[in-house]
Order: sequence, then C-alpha cells, then structure tokens
Amino acid sequence: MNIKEIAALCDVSTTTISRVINNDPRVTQKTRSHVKSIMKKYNYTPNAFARGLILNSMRMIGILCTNIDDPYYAKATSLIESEIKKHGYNSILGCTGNNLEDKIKHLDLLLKNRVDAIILIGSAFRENTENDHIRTAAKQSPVIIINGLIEIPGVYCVLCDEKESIIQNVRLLTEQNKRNIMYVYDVLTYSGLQKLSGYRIGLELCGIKKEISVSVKIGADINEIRNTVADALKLFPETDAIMASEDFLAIGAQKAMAELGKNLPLIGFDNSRYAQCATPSLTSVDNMLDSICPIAVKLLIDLLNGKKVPSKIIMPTELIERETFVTKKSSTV
Amino acid sequence: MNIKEIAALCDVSTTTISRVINNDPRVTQKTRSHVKSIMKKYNYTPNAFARGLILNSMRMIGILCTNIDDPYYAKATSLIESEIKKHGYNSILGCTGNNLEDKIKHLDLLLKNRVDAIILIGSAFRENTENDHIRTAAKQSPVIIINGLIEIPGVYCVLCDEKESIIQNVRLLTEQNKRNIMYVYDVLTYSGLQKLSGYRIGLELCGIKKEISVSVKIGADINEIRNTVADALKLFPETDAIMASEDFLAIGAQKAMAELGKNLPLIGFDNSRYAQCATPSLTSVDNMLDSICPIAVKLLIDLLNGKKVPSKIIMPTELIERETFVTKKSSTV
DNA sequence: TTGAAAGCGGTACCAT
DNA sequence: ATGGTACCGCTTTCAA
Repeated sequence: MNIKEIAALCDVSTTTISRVINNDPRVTQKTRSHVKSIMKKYNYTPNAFARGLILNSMRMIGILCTNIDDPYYAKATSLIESEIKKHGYNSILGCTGNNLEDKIKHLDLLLKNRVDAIILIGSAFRENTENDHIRTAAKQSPVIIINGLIEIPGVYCVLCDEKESIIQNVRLLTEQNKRNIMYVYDVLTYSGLQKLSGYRIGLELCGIKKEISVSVKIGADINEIRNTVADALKLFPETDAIMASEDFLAIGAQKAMAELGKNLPLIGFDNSRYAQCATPSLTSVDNMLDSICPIAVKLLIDLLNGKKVPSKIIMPTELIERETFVTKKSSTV
Repeated sequence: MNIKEIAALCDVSTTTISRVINNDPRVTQKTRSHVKSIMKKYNYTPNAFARGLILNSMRMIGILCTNIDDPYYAKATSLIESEIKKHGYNSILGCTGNNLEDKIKHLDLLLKNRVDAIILIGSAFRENTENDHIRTAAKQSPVIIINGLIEIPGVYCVLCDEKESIIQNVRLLTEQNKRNIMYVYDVLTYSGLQKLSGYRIGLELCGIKKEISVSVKIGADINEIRNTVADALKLFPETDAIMASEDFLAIGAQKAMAELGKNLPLIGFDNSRYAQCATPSLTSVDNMLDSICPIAVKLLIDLLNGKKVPSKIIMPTELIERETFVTKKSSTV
C-alpha cells in the first residue's frame, strides 16, 4: 500500500495525501478526515525510506558506547534513549569495544546510515594519539560526547569534573588522617587519566609524597581484581584507605580487604547499582549521568534546530555516602 | 555527492557505478578500480535511504527491551548487537518500559522504520491478556522473542526452562533438609509466573505444603527490598532457605538476613554481575543468555535467508554455585 | 483548496 | 562489458 493507491481510494491527488500525512493546513477538514479514515482502514504507513530520501533524515540518532553490558554505559544509554524519544527521534545503537578500528567502523556505519547526530558515551572515544575519525565525522554530523572531552569544531561535550572529584576524595580522606591512600584503576582512557591525575594532584595538595596506585588488568573479573588488590595490600600493609576508579574495582578491593581481615575506608566511582549491592554498601562518586544525559540531549536538539549552543558543559560531581566511608561534616564530639 | 556526479567524473554511466558499489562482476577490473579510486577521492557514500527505498531494507534489526538499565537486558542486548553486526545488520534500540501502550508505540515505530526483523528481549512482551500488537507486527516482520514464549505464527522464541530450574532449586534445598523455603519475587510477567509456578510445583513434588512467598514492590530499591524481606522473615521465623526471582532481589534478601543475624542458604536468578558483587557471593541460576542470544540471531538470519527454522528453542539452565549455597554432590563424609 | 509533475539517489531491466 | 531509463514512494514547487 503506497501513497498513490491511497490517493486513488480517496479520489484525491497524492499531494493531498502527503499534506494530510504532514499536517499541512492546506486541506479542508472534510478531506482530511476522509483521508485519515481510509489510511486507518488500510493500515497505511508512509514509507520511511522514501521520506528519508527526500527529507534527508529518518530522525535517527546514533549512540555509540564501548560496551553496553557495563552498567555505566547502560545507564547513560537508557537515559539518552528516553530523552531522544521525547523529541521524536529514534536511537541506533552500536557497541564498539575498545579497538580503534572498530570504533572507526561504527562511526562510518552511522554516517552511512545518515543519522541526524552521533552521541558518543564515555571518554573511550578520545584516543590518546589522534582523533581524525571524530574530526571527519563531526564534519558530516553533529557529535556529542557524554563524559568525554575533545576540542574539535562540531563536537560538543557534556561531562562532569572527575579529576576534581578525586581530588576532593583525597582531601576528605586526609581529613580523617589517612595518609596512605591506595588508588585502584584499570583502563587509562582520557577519563581514566583524569582520575589518576586527580589522585596525584590530591596527594600533592595534601602534602603526601607516597603514591600507592594499583593497575588492574582491563576486563578482569571480580576474583582477578580481588587477587590483584590483595597482593598490593600485602605489599603495602600501611595502606589506610582505598579509592577506585570504578565501583566494580572497589568491590574487588572490598573482597580483598575481607580476605585479609581489613576494613579500610573505601570510595568507589560511578554510584552504580553495584555500590548498593555491596556489603557493606559502597560510598561512591556519582558522575551525574542523571543530569548530564538530559542536558546533552537538550543541547543536541537545540543544535539540530539551528540554535547556538555551548561546546562544553561541565558539571560538578557528588559523593554519595554509604557504609564504606562517611565524612564527619558535623563533627560535634 | 551522488551517483550521477561520480558517474560523470568517471565518464561512465550510473549503472556502472552501481555495479561497482554492489560488487557486480560485470565490470572490468580496470573500470572498477578507477571508479573505486574516484569514490574514495571524493569520499562518496551511496545514499542509504535511496538504497533502502529500492531494496526495501536498510539492514536494520529492531531490538526492544523494557529497560536497558537492567543488567539482564543489558547483557542480552550486548550479545545480540554483537551477533547481528557480524551478519551485516545494524541495531535500532527501544526501551519501552512496562506500559503496554508504550510497547505498542515502539513496535509501531520499528515497523514504520521498516526494520528487517524485531527482537523482543524478555517475557515482559507477552501480556497476560491479549497480544494482538505482536500478532500484527509478526505479519509485517519476523519477530524473535528472547526468553519469552508466545505461540503466534511468525513469532520465534528462544528461551530457557525457568520453571524447571526453580523446581530443581527446591529439590536441591530439600535435599539439605530445608522445608521452609521462602520465595521472593516482584513482577509477574510470563517469566515471573513461570518461576512462581516452578516454586509451587517444586514444593508439591517435595511434599511441602507451606508456601512462603514474598511479593516485593516492582522497581523497589535495595532498601525497600531489604525491609520487605526482613518483615517477612519476622513473620515467618521458621524460614530456612530463600530463593529469589532475580539477583537484585536476592541481594535485598541477603541484606535483610544480615540485619536479622541470619545466614540461610540463598539462591538468586540471572547469574548477573550482581551475584559476584554480593558478599557473600551469590549462588544463582544462569539463564544461558550466552547461548540463547547467538542461537536466536542465527535463527533470525536463517529466517531472513528464507530457510526453515524452528519456532521454539528451549535450553536448560545451569546453577552457578558460589558462597550462599552449595550442593554436596560428592557427599563423602 | 487542490493537483500535475519534477525530482530525491539509487537499482535493475533491457538494449547495445 | 556498458549504458539508457523506468521506477521505488514520497515531498514540494508551481499552476489552476
């Protein structure tokens, strides 16, 4: 069933049908309702490809993340998808993995499919070498980066200040007289580097010389993480607090401590559901996806509507206190 | 840049360009490479909408789940997306929520976008009343259901035997002389009903009369779950084992037990990463997504290639033993 | 208010 | 091996 057949059935031209489809006012109420009833009767749906061909858009937005099976990306994707939908766009999803070639391939795929815009989730899309693929993509389609930062024209970033939040964590720990703070991390994406740098700066600002950083194998399971951290704890028995770059790592650290009969203050990152599931429950930095994602989508929609928008928006983070570490703000002894 | 311009630049017809694009052998090697070089030089990409219009396909597969921010759906989506990609298809993602109207709207959206097939993840897509929307969708496009079962022509289901796995769990618990088994659940989708029914059948088969089932508010956070289960444990202090319909609920139950100083055998469901994160780590039923998803995609691709495929594939589950419950298979005292 | 017809950018049939 | 051209289903300009 196509527009011509519907036109014939209604005894009007295809133009009129098109006008009805697109809510063009230049159709009498009578004709309009008649056409609508026929369309309903025959369950007619305009061909999206044909519309796409002319309008040069199928109202699709490409979302790329490295791995949707990571709760952080899942949450972001979930929030973005729901926002996008509100504005009448659909989401095409790609999970790229961490391989640069695959990221490029996915980007190309989205461009080939002529998406209206591209949203990259996470700083994994900023390579530490060059970012030509993103530069190229941005020339053809707006690119939004969630919690990542690349300064390229046509690329818009909405992120939280991860470095600063880690600096604050160090400060909070030192306020409780912790001077041997272990930092557990794995992947050194831009974000990973920011956090690591926050750790180092934090130590420096607090006058601490000794860094105890533990690098965990990327993609390690909980037992591998536990073992790695346990080894580190044996190596640095003076450790009196632990921070991790992600909740999952923090939980591995938690298990390591349990194994060694330790119970040090512990701060995770992402405030994921893992943090709630942990026993004791995990104090964690909330990276504000709940605010960032809607803001990013709003920015994108404004952009698509031709408005002027900022190229960079940075939010502060928030420490969610649970059982593994509490600040004593009101230290009324 | 379109096919005509490229044709002009190459001094050949659009037909030839098209042939090169589609790897049609009827082009000399010389022409082909020349065309290819020009295409590369001008960074030409055939318009996907135009191709879609003619071929009536953009090689897109629609994936629907209720909530990608649930690790179960996230894992399934991740596995499906990666399999689909291998076969040269892209994924368009929709998160519908649990509202029937929204599910219908999403289904319509996918059909409007003329996806090549639709994959529904989870039994939440089977309504307990009627399923006309799925019936209608299946008439226009193949529908695959992951871990859900609806017997409708054009709908293909790949699932695991959840009911049976719960029956087995009851049996394993009774073998350890547990007779007061609490069952914690929330949403009663088809899957939820299957599991609940497995619990009841299991009890019956083991000659247990007393059912202790606890219904938790849908969407409850970990504290609400803990409170609900704690109340139930106070009401039924004779409880000597707990099963849950999902890992997250099991963890809530775990926290309730901790609160009350209890330490009963506990079995979760889904074998999600939550199970690893729990302390003590959670014994859980693996619902075999790792096998189901590739099988489902394979079935789909076969279907799209016109092969005959089964309408229903059922896999057995597997109990992953961790700390909260271990079977004593080799009970050599 | 309505309609005829020219595209949008490809593909595929039928010639050559 | 290559090309001319009708056509996919819709939108939009221009004319009536």
